[in-house]
Amino acid sequence: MAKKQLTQSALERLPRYYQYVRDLREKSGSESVSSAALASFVGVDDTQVRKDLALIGVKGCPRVGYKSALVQKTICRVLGFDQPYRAIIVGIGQLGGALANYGAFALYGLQIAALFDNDPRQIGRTISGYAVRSSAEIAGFVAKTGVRLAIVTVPRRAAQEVAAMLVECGIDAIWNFSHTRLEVPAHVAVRNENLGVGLAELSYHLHR
Amino acid sequence: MAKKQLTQSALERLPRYYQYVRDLREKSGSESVSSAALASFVGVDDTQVRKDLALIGVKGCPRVGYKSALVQKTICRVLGFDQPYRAIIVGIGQLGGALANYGAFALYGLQIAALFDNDPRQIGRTISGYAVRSSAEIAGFVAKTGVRLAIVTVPRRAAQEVAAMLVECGIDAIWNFSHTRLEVPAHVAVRNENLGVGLAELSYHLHR
DNA sequence: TAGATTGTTAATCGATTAACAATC
DNA sequence: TAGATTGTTAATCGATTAACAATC
Repeated sequence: MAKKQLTQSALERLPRYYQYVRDLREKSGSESVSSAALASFVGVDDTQVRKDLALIGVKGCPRVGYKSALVQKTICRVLGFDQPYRAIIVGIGQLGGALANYGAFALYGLQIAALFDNDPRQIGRTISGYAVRSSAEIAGFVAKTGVRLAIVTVPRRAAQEVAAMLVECGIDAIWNFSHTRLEVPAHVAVRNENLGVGLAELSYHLHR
Repeated sequence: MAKKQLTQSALERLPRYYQYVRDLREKSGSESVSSAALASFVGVDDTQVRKDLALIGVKGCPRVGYKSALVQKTICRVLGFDQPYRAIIVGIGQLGGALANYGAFALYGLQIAALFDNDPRQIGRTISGYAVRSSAEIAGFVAKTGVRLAIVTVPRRAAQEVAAMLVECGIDAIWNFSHTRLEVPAHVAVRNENLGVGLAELSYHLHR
């Protein structure tokens, strides 16, 4: 689909460009954007921006800049934000509940398909319009709907077991918010969202 | 305090080593850990681990490995997790509420000091033992308690204004969960927690 | 001792930045 | 045209990896 494999670092910059261009168009309706403006927002060199945009096939106009609508649309397409995809959330504690309610996911093409928990006190609750279902139903739900992404917000000690079960069910992408690293087969994409990393940076700054 | 300035990438690896060693000691009580074991967990080269540990002054024993208690304690100290620090949370929506309840922060030395919101319907609510206060009280609270870190979970359009006010109050570290980049003076540390970056990676994988 | 692991220097790799020509 | 901005090659920089000696 994409012309070239994007590097990890490019993959981290693109959503930031996307955010900037989206905001820019909403606020000022500006039709073009320069690599220098994008660079200063994201905090990289302007050459970097031009390389990234060239990589995804966006051409600019010397003297003018890049068409902002084209930049937005192309990033959207390359990252797959224009082809809505669904996710289940497994583990409806504080964090899982917050994510179920989180409106901003729509900006990135993500829809929540269902919520699961194995605590009987949670099952049957309704959050943001979704009934919480028993984890025992996950396999059937995934088989029926073809959902491929799971957001894992279970406690640390349950995470590995849950991940193994999800992979068994056919899930091939996991967004992991539990505080542990997951072992999964190579074909499954895992993104670990470790809040400790963010805290390390801030704590180090505060105590220096 | 620290012997050398840590690079950004080292600062991202250290909390992962910390997590592994903490888990290891809890589960197996193992007294030593090899650079190879740490490397395979975090997904880096073992030479990298030895360099990182040398950088923070941890010495190992050839043939044996590193003392796990020492590794844990030293990382803890270098990152400042052993000197508890407090944060206020500004913006008590879904996400702010979830963070207020989030138990895992204690593992990283973080304590929540107070919650603030400017919605009259939120003010006075009690979450996780904390009463939600009016944002108008932030300046006084910061001056009185000396809190330096603020967790910002307000909507995007309010974020820049809130950040400016916090800096004015003396806050010098911001953990930003709003979907926008903040402009702050150079002495203020900002960590942007952009969920879009995580979604970009997963979405790209799913649509490839 | 023998062998496993650390510690450190050198080599490699990739990402970032600089320079400058091409272009509208 | 003149001038601003893109596009691209070359140079630099830093991080990662390889190699191997030191050590208990």
